[in-house]
Amino acid sequence: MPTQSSQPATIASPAAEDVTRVAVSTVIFTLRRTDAADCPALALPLVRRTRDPYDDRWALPGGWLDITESLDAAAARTLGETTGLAPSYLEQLYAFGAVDRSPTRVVSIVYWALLRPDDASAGLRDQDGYDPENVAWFAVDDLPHLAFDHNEIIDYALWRLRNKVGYSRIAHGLLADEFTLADLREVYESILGRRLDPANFRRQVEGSGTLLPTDRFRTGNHRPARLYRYNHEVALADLGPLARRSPRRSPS
Amino acid sequence: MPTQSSQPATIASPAAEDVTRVAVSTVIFTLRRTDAADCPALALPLVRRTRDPYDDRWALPGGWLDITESLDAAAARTLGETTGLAPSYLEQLYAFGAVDRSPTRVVSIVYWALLRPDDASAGLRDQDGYDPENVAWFAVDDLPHLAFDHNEIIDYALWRLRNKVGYSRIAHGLLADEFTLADLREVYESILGRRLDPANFRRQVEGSGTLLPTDRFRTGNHRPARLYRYNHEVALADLGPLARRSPRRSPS
DNA sequence: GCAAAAGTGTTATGTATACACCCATGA
DNA sequence: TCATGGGTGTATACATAACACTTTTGC
Repeated sequence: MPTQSSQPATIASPAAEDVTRVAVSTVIFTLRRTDAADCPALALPLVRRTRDPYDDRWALPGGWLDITESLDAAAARTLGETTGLAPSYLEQLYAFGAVDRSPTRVVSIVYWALLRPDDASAGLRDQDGYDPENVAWFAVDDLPHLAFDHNEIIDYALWRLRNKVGYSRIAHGLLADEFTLADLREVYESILGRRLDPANFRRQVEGSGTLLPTDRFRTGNHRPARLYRYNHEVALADLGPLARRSPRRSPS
Repeated sequence: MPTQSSQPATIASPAAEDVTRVAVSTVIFTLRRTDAADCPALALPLVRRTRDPYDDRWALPGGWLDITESLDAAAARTLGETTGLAPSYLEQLYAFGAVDRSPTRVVSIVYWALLRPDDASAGLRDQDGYDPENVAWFAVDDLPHLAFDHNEIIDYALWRLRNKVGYSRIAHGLLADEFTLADLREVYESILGRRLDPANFRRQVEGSGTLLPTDRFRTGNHRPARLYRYNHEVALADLGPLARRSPRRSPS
């Protein structure tokens, strides 16, 4: 299920019709402020297809698995090639392999990723080698009808994100290096879709030991708020025994 | 990473060396009573390989993905062909795709499964089409050095099982149709590796609404214990949006 | 001063845990 | 009758939630 918009067919992709090919796609979440809205909303980048099947339809960024690269590497590479983005968090989501999900037989290893807001704009501007015309951001609650089974894949990724934010610390993957507790709370509120008590939220997150207070404050309209950074001593998310094999670090 | 012990090469498996092939394997857990041990222990069936690579080494049951079947179907099929077993619970675990995990490039979609004790013995006896000589059960804490990266895969499956038993009701997948609360508690104790308070366990599980009391009792050495059955109205595990597409039922 | 967000304190409620205790059966 | 596991009751600790309250800034 390749979605390399307009770039030439670089990677060796067996064209045979009687073989199962392996593709890698990624659902990339970030938070975007919509104008005149109180709360930022989850958004993701999609790539417009420029060939059949599903020509001209929006799809998840992705591409074929190269025979010389691991699945993780393929996810990061295809993501960069199609959108120019480098996520702060990347984790395998699920392998989709229904027979009829594509005209030819394709098994897609799908990843899901988190992006810091500053990385989101940077990626789409600075990089080259991809086609910015055919990359666009969509709010997750206002998606078009996508190619393949990508709508269902995004539904599943959203479910995983909302689940994981409850027992893990991945919300930091959506924030810049320094942030206030209100910033962090806003991330949780956007993902979970409900308001959280500022007082209780503070105690919970302070007691977890995942935050390091700085000496800096963000000044604004009201009382200055202390800036925190993430404590990298504690893992962003417990991936189990897999994490020990390929430790993943945020690029900062 | 096929492990079809001695059966002929039935499935079309592209022999080309410059192509990525897709295999499906399954980690099947069940509980087995070891003699003179107070608590049953987790065990899983392995298949002895009868060809290179890793000839004569034990490996997870599995086989090549057929081009006409879904991943789920391939997991169930290869499982039956190699071991004659039909699990009560089957869920995708992870896709393993390191470049060097096999001499040729193989991406393995790994499933994990639970088996009722009565199914465990039945499977290995009654079915045919597989080679019982090359299938054996091993305790999870006493595994040999396996083929490929299968030791790491089992570690990860164990981690997932122990995690999931905490927030899901999958323990029923390891029990017969009717069971006492002590049976169920024993399952939890075996998986988690620690004793649980019988009184608190009873209240917790009774309050969850997942059990239906029957009129029958198991009589034994002491006071008879009420038999329960699982309430199929509530899902065995919340698989998210994926469950709605392919509902999985226990064979009973 | 006033509004609004930062930050602290207090209390109610629910859940997990520990453990005392009674019940019912086989031997 | 006694040992043992089945089953009930209850006190304690801990996490969560609700909310009153003080602090600090911009306007």
